[in-house]
Amino acid sequence: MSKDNLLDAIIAQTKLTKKQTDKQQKIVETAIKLFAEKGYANTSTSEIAKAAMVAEGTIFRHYGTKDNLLLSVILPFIKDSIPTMAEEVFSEIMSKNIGCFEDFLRALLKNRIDFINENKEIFQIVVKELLYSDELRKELLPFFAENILDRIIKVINMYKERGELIDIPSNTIQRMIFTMIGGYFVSRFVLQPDNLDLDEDVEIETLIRFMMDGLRK
Amino acid sequence: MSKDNLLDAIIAQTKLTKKQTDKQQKIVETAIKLFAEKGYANTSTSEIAKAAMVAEGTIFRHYGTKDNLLLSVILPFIKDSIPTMAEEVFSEIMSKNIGCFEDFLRALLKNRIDFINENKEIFQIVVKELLYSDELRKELLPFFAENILDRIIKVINMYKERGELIDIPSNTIQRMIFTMIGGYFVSRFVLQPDNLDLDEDVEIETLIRFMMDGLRK
DNA sequence: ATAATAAGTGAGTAATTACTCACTTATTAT
DNA sequence: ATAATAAGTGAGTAATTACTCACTTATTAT
Repeated sequence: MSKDNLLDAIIAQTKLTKKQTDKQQKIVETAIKLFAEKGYANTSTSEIAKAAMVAEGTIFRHYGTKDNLLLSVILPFIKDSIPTMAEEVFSEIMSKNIGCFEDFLRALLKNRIDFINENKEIFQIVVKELLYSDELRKELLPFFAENILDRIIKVINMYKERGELIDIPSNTIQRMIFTMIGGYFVSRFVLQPDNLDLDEDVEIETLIRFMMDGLRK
Repeated sequence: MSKDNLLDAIIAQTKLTKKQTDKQQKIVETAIKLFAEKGYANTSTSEIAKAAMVAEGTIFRHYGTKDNLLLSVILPFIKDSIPTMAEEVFSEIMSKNIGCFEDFLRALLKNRIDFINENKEIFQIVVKELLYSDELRKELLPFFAENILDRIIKVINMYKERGELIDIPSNTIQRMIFTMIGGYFVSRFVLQPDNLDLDEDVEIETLIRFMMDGLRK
């Protein structure tokens, strides 16, 4: 698709050559804020322009279409951060101190929570639009799968060989973990983003305990 | 709020006195279909009117506003089905054959899957709009909590007394279960609704196994 | 210093939006 | 059968939408 090329171009321009104008930066910042708050479909370009203190034309000069602005917000986040984090998490966690599976889960969870905390709004946008637009779903889910799933499966296999994990298909284990962690993230960061009274460490330990040993006494 | 009264009125009119016109029925059917497919914000009233083969004015005659049409679709589903199902599930499952906690989970899951299968599109609408509109969130989540959570907690307490469940706070157990089941439902019915190759019974048993005993060997 | 290019502007545009209203047609109560 | 009420219509409306374009201002290369 030429779409992808365009987007890769955008990413290249946006991230690598960081020749972002002040106004461009302001536009993206504002778009992120408003998209996260009210959703893409409910945010007009004139609104963004006003809030970013920029002429509406400027938005279109740089991003061409509103769709493109959304993608310029989402894709650098995804295509940059996911492979990077994959590298980071797995090399750091796996090579240095190879603890038990619990430790792996703990490190993974902490790492991802920190990451989302730093990118809360974009995470909210991605989750919302992932449900809304199946185009986005069709582009992101496979990308996600390619970059992450294989690695997770390998880790799971390793721990299985060590005899730490239950003997069911690895991709089943991986699905359970994703459903649980994904559900937790959506609930925490999207459904109730202003819930202050939670002890993060306790939450993490509870999740890990549940994933490792379940509810049976 | 007067809003609530209006809505209760709508529900009363829509469900109890089922004096729904053919055209009204067609409007609601079409709205459900389109909202589920493209989301509320991306579906125009003129589109609905055209697809339902009805004058646009007819929609507004009956529902007043587009917002109201959405609520007329969602709320009867929620406010009717949730208390009903609560009754149904708990009385049926709990009184008749009081099996182990696994059996309870199994019955609950099966019951809810059947229910969502019968109301797939509305479920999709609710999930999407729950993320998009925090008004809806603020109205539905508490309602949900009131009707369901207490009951679940009671059941959990019962099984705890029987010594079947781990000794952590009941609402923690309940949150884990909800996150897992919710995550599963969203993944299955919203993210990949056309995934055909899945053996439902296997899936259910895997979920239960995971929730009961976790991943540890 | 000058020319070339890129960034920025804002009035303008066609299309679409949710919603109204005067009117017609169907249904119900008498 | 008739009057009263409800259902249905569709042209019309003000507001908003994403986007354009001729033009001005700033930045970069020479």
